[in-house]
Formats: sequence, C-alpha cells, structure tokens
Amino acid sequence: MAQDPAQPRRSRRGSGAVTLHDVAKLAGVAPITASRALKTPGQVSPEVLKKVTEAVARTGYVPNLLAGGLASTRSRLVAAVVPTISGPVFLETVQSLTEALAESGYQLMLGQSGYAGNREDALLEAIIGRRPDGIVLTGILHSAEGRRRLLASGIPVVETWDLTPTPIDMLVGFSHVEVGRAVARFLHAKGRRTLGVVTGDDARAGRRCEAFQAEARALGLGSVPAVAVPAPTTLKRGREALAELLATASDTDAVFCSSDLLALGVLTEARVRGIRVPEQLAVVGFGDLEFAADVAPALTTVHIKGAAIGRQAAQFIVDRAEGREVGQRVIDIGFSIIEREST
Amino acid sequence: MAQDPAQPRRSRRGSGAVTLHDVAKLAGVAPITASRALKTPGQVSPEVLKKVTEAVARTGYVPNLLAGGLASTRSRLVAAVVPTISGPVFLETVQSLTEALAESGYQLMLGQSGYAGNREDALLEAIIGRRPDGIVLTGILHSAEGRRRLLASGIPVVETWDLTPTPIDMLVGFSHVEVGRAVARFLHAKGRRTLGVVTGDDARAGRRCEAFQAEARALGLGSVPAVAVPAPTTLKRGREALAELLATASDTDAVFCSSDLLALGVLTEARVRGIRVPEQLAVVGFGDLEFAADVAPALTTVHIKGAAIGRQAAQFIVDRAEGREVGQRVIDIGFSIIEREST
DNA sequence: GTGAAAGCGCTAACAC
DNA sequence: GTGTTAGCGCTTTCAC
Repeated sequence: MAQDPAQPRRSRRGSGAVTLHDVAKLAGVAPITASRALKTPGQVSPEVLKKVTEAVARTGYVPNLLAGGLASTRSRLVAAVVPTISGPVFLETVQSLTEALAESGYQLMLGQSGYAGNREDALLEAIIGRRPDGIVLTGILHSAEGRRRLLASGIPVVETWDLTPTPIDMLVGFSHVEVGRAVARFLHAKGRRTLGVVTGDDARAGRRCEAFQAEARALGLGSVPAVAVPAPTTLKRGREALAELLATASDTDAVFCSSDLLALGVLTEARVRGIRVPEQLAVVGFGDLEFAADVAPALTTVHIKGAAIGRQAAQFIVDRAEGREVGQRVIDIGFSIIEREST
Repeated sequence: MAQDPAQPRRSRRGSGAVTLHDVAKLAGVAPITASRALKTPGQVSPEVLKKVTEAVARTGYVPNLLAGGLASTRSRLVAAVVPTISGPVFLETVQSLTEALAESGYQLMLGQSGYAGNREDALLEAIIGRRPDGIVLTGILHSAEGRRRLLASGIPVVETWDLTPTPIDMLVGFSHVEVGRAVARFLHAKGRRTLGVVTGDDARAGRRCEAFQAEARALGLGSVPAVAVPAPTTLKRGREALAELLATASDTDAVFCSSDLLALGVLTEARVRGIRVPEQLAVVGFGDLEFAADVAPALTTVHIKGAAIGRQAAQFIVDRAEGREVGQRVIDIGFSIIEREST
C-alpha cells in the first residue's frame, strides 16, 4: 500500500509498533485513560473499557514494558543467577521460581556466573542495568565487591541454598554443616565404621564434607578420607572417585557423595567391580533428584525442597515489589535424609 | 546527613539512582558526550574519556538499560522459550545460548511454556512486551495464533530442535523423521528383528517413533509395538515402560527410547529382571546426555549437538540485531548415532 | 471518571 | 569532537 501523501513520513524514530497512543486515538480517549482501562479497569466507565478493549484487539497492541518500567520504576523483571544451568541441582528451584513469578506477572532473566568468578562483575552490571525488581542468587559465592554493588543498587536480593550469618538482604536456605553432621550420624547409626567422602569442589559441598569428617571423628570413627572432584559433578567422576577412594582405603564401608550424580557413578562402579551395595558398601547422595528413587539399588540421599526454595524466593520478591513488608527475612527450610536401599 | 536546605527536594519521581546526567555534570560535559565516552570511546577526546571514566567510578554509575532500550529500540535482551527447564535435553542449548549471548552483551530471558499450551499466550505477551531483540523457540509447538503474533511483532525468531517446511523466520534443527529411520536401520543392521519403542508423548518424539516404525516395516520387520509415556520422561517411566512392553511382546530384542533417561530406566529394569544387555536386549537412547557414556553397559544413543544449536541461534539473532543480513536462514545440524555397549 | 502536563533516563538526529 | 533538541512509550501528578 502507498503511504498517505497527506501525512508527512512517520517520525524517523521509534519501532513502528502500535502504541498506547494509537489505541487511545482509536478508542477516542486520552492515552492515560486507555492506560487505566488496561491496568485498573475498575477505574473507568464500562463504555470506555469496551472501546479500549476493542481497540486493543483490533490493533494487536502489546504494551511496551520497557517504557512502562522506565516510567514507573518497576520493571516486573527478576534476575536469577546460577553457577551453571546444567547443574541439575538448582533446576527445580529455577523452574518453580519461573512459574511462581509468572503467576504474579513477573518475568525471569537468567544469568550464569560460571564456576569461575571472573564473569561475575560483568554479569552484575548487566543485571543491575535492567533495574530488576529483585535478584535471586542461587548457590553462588559472590565477591565482596559484588556484595557492595548489590547493596548499593537498592534492589531486593534473595540468597538461596545456603545459610549465612550475614545475608545481603533476604535468604531461604539450609545448613550445609548440619547436612554433613546428620549424614555422619546416620551412617554411624547404621553400623558403618569406615567412612569415605566424594565431593565436588564448590564451597558448599566443601562445608558438608568438612562437617561430615568432623562429626565422624567426634563419633570415634577416625579420620575420613575425601576425594575431591572438579565441578561439574558427573556420573563419570563418581566412578573415577570410587576407584580412587578404594585404591587407598579398600575397607571403606560407606561413602557420602556431594551429589546424586556422583552417587550414581559410585553405584555403577561398585556394581562393575562386584561390590555389593548396601551389604559391602553403603552409598548416600545429595539432592534427591528424580532418578534417585528408581535406580537399583534405590539411592539413599539428602532431600532438599528445591521447589519450595524457588517459591519462597518469588514470594519474598513479589511482596517487596508490591510494597508489603516481609516479616521473616531469613528462612531455614531444612533438609531430610531419605533412606532407601543403598544403605 | 541532612538534606541541603538550599536545594528543593529532589524530583518526586525516579529511582534515585545515579544517572548519566549526574555523571556528565561531574565530568563537566554534556550527557550525550558522557554517553559517547561509554559506548564509543573512540569518538571522544582522551581528556573527556578520562574525566567520564573517573566520574563513573566515583558515582558507581550503572547505565539504565530500560531507558537505553527505549530510546534506541534495541533492548539487548533475547527471550528463550522451553517447554520446561527441567527437561535435561534442552539444557545444553540454553546454556550455550546464554553464554554466547553474554559474550555479545545480550541477556537471556527465560520462559517456560509448560507441556500444556494454555500459558503460551500470556507468555508471548510478556515476551513481546519486553521488545527483545530476538526470540528463541526451543522444542515448542506453537499455536497458529502464537505464530501470527510473533510474525506481527517483527521480532527475529529462531526455531530450534526441529525442521519444518514453513519456519516462522530462522531455524536451526534436525529431522526427527531421519532419526527414527536411521535408528531402525541401525538396529536392523545389528541383526535385531523384534523391535520396540518407548516414547514420550510430545510431538517430536512421536515423529521419531512413527518414522522408526515405518522404516522397520519397510525393512520387513513387521509392526513395532510402542509404549507411550507422559512427559516428562524419567527413569521411572522407562522401567515401567519396559515392563509393559515385555508383558505384550516378551521376545523383543531391541528398544528405541525417546530419551536417555527412559533408556536408563530400561537398562535398570532389564538388569533387575536378569535380562542381559546387549545379548538379549539392545537399547538405544536419545540425547547423549553426559551420563550415557558412563553407565554400565554404556548406552548407545543419538547425539544432538545441543550446544552448537544454542550458539548458532545466538549468532542468528546477534547478526540480525547488528543489521547483518543472515544468508542461510535454515540450518540442518544433523545428528549421529553413538554406538556403545548397549547394542 | 477523565485529562493535560511533565517527566522516567537515555540516544538519534542534526547542528556547530 | 561536542552540544542542542527532541523524542522513545509509558505513568505519575495534579487538576477538573
């Protein structure tokens, strides 16, 4: 179609998309009225509402949330930071977070910090620049500089999957130290006396491992050998780690693994070597991933309510964004040991 | 500190954050000059660059990308839509997509469409409203209405993990039909004569399954029984499905599973039942997840270059955003059958 | 209930 | 190389 010659060319800027202005004109009202019809329908008359609704349908108008966010200083965007998305551990949390936010009309922006911390700064800048209504930190070790910038930004922050005495803002997690202790006591109660650990090399796994070793010592079980594997933890590394552990401590009768995937590797390697689980070797995982209940033998593991963490984080942020004051800012969501055949 | 009484209260609007205006004032230049110093340092004099850089450091200025996006109609945001993030299949793609985009200064926004299609509309609205510079559709079945809205939005779209004769815009994927055929031929060549299928109930898995069955028939292997399991595919469902399959076709000597997790379930159930793999039963998975190579017996499976898909999708979108015309808009990235012990 | 005016913080366009 | 002006599309404020 030819351009209307009576009209000068449309302003040289802009995306060319339908704007609230267009909708308002079509409906015969002021832009602000059209805005109200969409945001707070109760505040406009039924006729206006009808006309605006029709205009929206006719034009296919989609509000520009960039403009809305700029004007209202509420972006309805929430950023989540994970070390890497392919670590299956946080997936459940990210999924429930995405869903819970979507229900409240918020969108999730995903950032990967990587296991190395070098990208963290650029990532934070990219995140803060979007002026999200909240930031969820998932299992991340942030630098002091990063903490400072987050604090300075004034954006609500939820730290998850850990407990710290000095949270940046809000927090929902559990004690890794308690996990390590509990598993040591559990295995001791089961009559195991020669423990071992296979652990990923991230900070939280490290704390579980140390607490496990300390508790074992306190229980009179002597020193517990640990095999550290580089992140990410995989089935393969679990197999290799068991081989390494048995090479130096062949009488080991129980292994605590820092992830279910490592534990599955340990189970696999044990089977291949003809080591009977649980008779000769007890195996405990961490995470209670979906497969844990259904491998053979079924895996005893530490269950974390990942979805609940995500939901609570969303709740924290939405509450804050809607101006509700959150009472409890720190929530210890706990954990539980799910006993199955592998012990 | 007390408010400066000489100054009227700061404007009642705004976030209170440091703006480019503040930086420019501190550096003694106009805002646009400060902007240029940050975006295109080559265009300003060394002195100006120095002063602006210092002002940024002193104030802790972080550019407001909402405002920048609005003014430039380039949001530097890319949306990705996956059915659910916890399906491990697309993880690799999402991860490499996130990384590749981050390298070019783009941020990923994540949306879950769910396996049911009802949320799709609201999701599309939320996405289009942010005016992303691109949208990556991952393994999604979009409604005709959704297609229309995407097309109307004018936002570059990359469809992935599939091939279609009528792509919305750009595409990087492979043929599920060819996968089904290839696996049937592979098993036939291995001397297997009584095939079975365990398949998730999504559309792409369905097409692999049908092509597998058709090819088997063409090879003279008769009709192939299929067990369909609801999404998401899990180890547990794999175990159940093998049980179901054997109940009606106990002489099955090869099973093609629509995911590695299902295949792992089949391997597990076979072991528990004393069925030897591969001697009595061959098992083929799909996805070549990290664990496939290291389970025992190691899993033969269909490998998809998930990371390459993510990188190519990022490339497509960044090229388009930077105004480069992409030559090839449809890329068949292919697949390969990785032969391991399970066949 | 509705509207006019004035920005939100930034950048495109066009001077100089 | 630097600055002025005028928006981007929306919402806040305040008036009617």
